[in-house]
Amino acid sequence: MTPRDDVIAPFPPKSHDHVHCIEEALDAAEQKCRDEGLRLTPLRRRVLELVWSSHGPVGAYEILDSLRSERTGAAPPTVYRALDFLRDHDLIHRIESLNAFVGCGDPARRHGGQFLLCSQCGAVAELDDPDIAGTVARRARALGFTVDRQTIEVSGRCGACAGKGS
Amino acid sequence: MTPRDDVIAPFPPKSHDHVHCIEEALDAAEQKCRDEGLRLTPLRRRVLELVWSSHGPVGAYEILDSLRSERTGAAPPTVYRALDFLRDHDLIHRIESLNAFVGCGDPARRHGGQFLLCSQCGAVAELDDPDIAGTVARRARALGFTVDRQTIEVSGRCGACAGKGS
DNA sequence: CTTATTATGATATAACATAACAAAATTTTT
DNA sequence: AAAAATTTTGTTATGTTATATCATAATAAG
Repeated sequence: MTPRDDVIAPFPPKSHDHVHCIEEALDAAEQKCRDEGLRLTPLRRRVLELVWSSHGPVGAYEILDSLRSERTGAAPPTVYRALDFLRDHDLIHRIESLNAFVGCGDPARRHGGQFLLCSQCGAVAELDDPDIAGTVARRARALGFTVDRQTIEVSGRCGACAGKGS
Repeated sequence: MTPRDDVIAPFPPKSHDHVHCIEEALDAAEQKCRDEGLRLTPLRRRVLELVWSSHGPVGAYEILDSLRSERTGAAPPTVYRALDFLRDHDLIHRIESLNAFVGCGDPARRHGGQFLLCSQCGAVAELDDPDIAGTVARRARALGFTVDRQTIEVSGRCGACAGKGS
């Protein structure tokens, strides 16, 4: 099956070059910030890099712990402000059901997104499926509701983990 | 338009008999607990009643404040344990994007549910739309993902609030 | 009525997030 | 280039949400 373009970020193959993966994400972020005149400061860049340290959601305080080990004086606002910036510009997403953050697979594309969360390996796949978004929007509209934001998070097992049995 | 049965709880009409509404919810809960041999203790019943005090999501600590004014010694675990029980038996739902709880409109029916959250009046409508759930499930399955739980929360404006302009 | 189970009380602490103000760095204006 | 305005970061304190743990009480089962 050929990848559909509404899969923004698939589950990563079991062995992939994650260093390269991070580099790509940072490059895309720098590109975007250059294009839009945004300031991807060293701190913000580093926080983005830490969010991308895995393909799973990362908690703010995990990031804080990492930061503290490299610079003195990092505090919760240090992290949350950087996360706010990254979120405002669609470089990361917040996973509401986990109180955690995940890198956006395609910062150039404006999207809300749907997330598949593997409860076994912790990886996240990101979709931007017009069928899903459309069905939700249509149903809401039929009830007179005006949609601002859709939060769609599906938890379960990714293909690799489901295959492995329990 | 005649109500569809996948609307589990609509936005409440601007002036409805909320006392009656709470009574109905508590009756349904008692019915269910009787049927299934569950213990709806006075504490749990009271917490459910407090969750139903409005049609909007209620925070755990709001409930705690109310409890403290009526019984001495209420503490966070008092509330969270009751909420856990109510959740385990589908008497309430947790709204992940708000860290808050809302009464379930139909405890007899097993369902995950989708929620429309009005950011203006705070009311919640609950759906159990097979189109939405099906579209999500189908798409996830196509990616080899096994779905356990869908979290679908849509924020925006309900019909009444959208009508009122700003 | 004794034992086992379930529910609640009570204290402490963990995990997640923001408010408010000061200092530093950067950009803009002159 | 200097001054002013803006944005970013540092710093301290606090607010908000949730859980761990162990003791006691209430209820159900044998």
